[in-house]
Amino acid sequence: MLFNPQARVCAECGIRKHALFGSLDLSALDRIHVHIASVRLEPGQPLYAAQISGAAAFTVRSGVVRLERTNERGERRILRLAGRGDTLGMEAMLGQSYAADAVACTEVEVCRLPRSLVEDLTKDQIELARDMMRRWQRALDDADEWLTELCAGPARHRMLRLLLKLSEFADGSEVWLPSRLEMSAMLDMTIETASRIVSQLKREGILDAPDQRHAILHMPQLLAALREEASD
Amino acid sequence: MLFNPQARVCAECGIRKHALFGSLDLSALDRIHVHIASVRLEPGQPLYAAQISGAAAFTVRSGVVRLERTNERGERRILRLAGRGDTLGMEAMLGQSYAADAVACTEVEVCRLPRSLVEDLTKDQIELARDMMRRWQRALDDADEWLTELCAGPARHRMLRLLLKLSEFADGSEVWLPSRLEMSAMLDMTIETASRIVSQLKREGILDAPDQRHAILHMPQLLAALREEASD
DNA sequence: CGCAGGTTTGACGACAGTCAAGGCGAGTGG
DNA sequence: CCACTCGCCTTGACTGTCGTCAAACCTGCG
Repeated sequence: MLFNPQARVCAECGIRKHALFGSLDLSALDRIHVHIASVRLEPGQPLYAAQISGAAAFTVRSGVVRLERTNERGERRILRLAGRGDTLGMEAMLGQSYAADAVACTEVEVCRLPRSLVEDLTKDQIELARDMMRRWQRALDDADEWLTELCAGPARHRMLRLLLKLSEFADGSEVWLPSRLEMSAMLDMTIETASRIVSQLKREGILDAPDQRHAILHMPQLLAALREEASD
Repeated sequence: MLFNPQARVCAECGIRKHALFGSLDLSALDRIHVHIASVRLEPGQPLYAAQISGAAAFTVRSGVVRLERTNERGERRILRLAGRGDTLGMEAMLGQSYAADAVACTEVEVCRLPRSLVEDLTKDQIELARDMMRRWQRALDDADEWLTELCAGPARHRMLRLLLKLSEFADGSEVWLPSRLEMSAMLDMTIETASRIVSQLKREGILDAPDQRHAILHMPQLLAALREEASD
């Protein structure tokens, strides 16, 4: 049935139901996936850069990608994180340049979705347009949530919310733990404050760090700590 | 040519080029606008509420609308502002409930775009789908900008950025000045801090307030103040 | 071994939150 | 007309959180 090798890979992809072309049938998939490429990134590698006029969007198959911007004062600010099933750089589909830098936080696998593909498809495949709209709305929801949860309140509270969010991206029992520098950019605090809070949370038994880049979250304690704050 | 009275109003609308159906020709407009209603709101009136399963999106024709959320601790946080030409509540087009509260800040005129309309249209009007995608991307860009500009750095800096943003929404020389409570929700600070900073900026001649709800911004001084901070 | 990069910890100070009092304007009722 | 209240804004004094500066530490690596 499926002649294109990449189409076969995609058909077996664990996240296809959640990915951009999840609404298409297999034969359509076969035609489409001629153009789709799988990309692999090491931690720290850029996926794309702000201002660049890109020709593709990307769907994350595994790992965590951060979206970040540099403001006029040269300070980097992490806007949000994207994980499995999230789509990045959709502005490219509109012929716009990327609005932010996208950088791999962990080992990352993404599917590259060239702009031309969508341009051709939208002519007859209306379901795809709908799918893309759902993705846009999702990204916007994420942005709103990030703003309310990770930008407001005292430093400790923002850190607890971040840990909660990181647990959403976890494969197994260990979550990816950002560097203190990355945390500080996500939560608008200094690396010293981030370090102090993480140390404190370790002492409180909310979190263990087997190594520098991973953590084991003790969810009951974490949730209890968040509830405790809310009651104050 | 145009039989529908609302279509005539729309054809003459100053922002039609920038509005959702700007890409359609006049005869298409005539068919469409049977369903479109103009809505007028007073300051403080809600346009829609979070969690409600809405049946329409809205395009702002005049005035300023704020999007806000209440977190689990009962604190309201303003996510962003929308002005002329911006579109709100597009999640309704996907059959989702509204993700935030939308409340009029000033006198507001919006066009109501029922979900059914878009559902019918997307079948043959591919340009509309494209238009909607552009809008989604724009909303996402706004969210990113809000995050980088209004959530980071010292309180004074955030206030200056807010004033700059408010100037984008101005009709004439006067800008709408939010209440201190609203400012505090936008910038994640207390109303006391907001009040102190605004008073200070008045003393510095960056801003004059003829009345409580309006301000005259002295842009050269404002921009100078922002540059001054960047150099530190 | 020494170096570099990231992390942790401490001391100190400043910015912003908290608590409290007072002012101003609009609307209400005597 | 004045007294009164109410909501919102302003200002002050004090406190605490968090940023700044600095030193020490750990780990991997040449």
